[in-house]
Amino acid sequence: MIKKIRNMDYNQEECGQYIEALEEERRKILVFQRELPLCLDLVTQAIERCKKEITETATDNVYGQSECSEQTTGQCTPVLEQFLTIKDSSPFNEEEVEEEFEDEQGNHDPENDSEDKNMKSDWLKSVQLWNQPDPLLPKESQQMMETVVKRDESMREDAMANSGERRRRETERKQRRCWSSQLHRRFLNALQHLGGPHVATPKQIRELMKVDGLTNDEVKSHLQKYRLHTRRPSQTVPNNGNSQKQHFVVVGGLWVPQSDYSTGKTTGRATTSGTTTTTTTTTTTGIYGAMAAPPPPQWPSHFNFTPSIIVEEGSGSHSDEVVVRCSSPAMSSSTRNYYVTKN
DNA sequence: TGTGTAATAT
DNA sequence: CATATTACAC
Repeated sequence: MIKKIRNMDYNQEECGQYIEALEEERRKILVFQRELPLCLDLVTQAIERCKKEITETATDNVYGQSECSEQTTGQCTPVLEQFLTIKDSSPFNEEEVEEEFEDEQGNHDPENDSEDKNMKSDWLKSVQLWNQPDPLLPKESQQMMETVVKRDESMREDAMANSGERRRRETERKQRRCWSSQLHRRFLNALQHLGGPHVATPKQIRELMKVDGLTNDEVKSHLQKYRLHTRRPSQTVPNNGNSQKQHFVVVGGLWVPQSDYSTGKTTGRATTSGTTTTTTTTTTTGIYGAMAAPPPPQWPSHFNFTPSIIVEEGSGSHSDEVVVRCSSPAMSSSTRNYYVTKN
């Protein structure tokens, strides 16, 4: 894609220009939202970050840079870099880039965060993708879930007392598959390659995703949900409370808040100031869509581009194995405790 | 056989 | 209530 602008010094002015350029870029991409939702988002986020940085530096920020502080490797690469480096994956490319960064923003002060609701932080950090007693489970991931399922198919042919009903044989309900952010990401990726949720068909998606244990039905189901959520939010905004005129536009099935994030606001502003007026982005809907601005209020924030440490050690190799069964009911509510992938 | 959608389970 | 699985109709 176009987006060659890449190396540039991090000066304010340049940054300013850069932002402009980015914004223009964004406008262009906007047209192709459907095909390049990811791209759009990346640019958008880049803009945001950039602005933030400017403001911060300008104001001589008080708190050491809050969120962009790289806990990662220590080198503070300008956020921009991160976005820019991502190569856009063109439709059919054997190897995709994915696996980029998962979030895992370790810890930040418990309270305080206030309502920056964007907080891309919490959520369950990445999470293992799929548990299942597989040997392939990398070291981490055990810990709390030893209780896991074990009974799985252990029983089966043995007559075992049988007798009784208990498990409806064959028809046992499958274990729920958890769509981890990575999985979802692949899903979206495939989706966009195929041209949107409404044209993509489960099978194609599944094939494109190339995820090992994924079945058609699962994809189908996920697709269904996705489509559901991407429909028009609802006219009668039951919402209320604050009538915010936030329009969401559905473009090609991926929707995006129309208001741009680019204008004023510069995010930041941590000065307490309670006023919850802020955004709120009408929870309800949003989430699914393209990873537009606000981090999903309720979904496992996929698309959180946070610096983060990549937990994946190996670099590619047999990348995927993105699948993981989620057996433990645990996860869902465990927003607070993340599994530490590696400590 | 694969897809879309509703019903149902968790 | 949201998400995932199963059932059912094309």
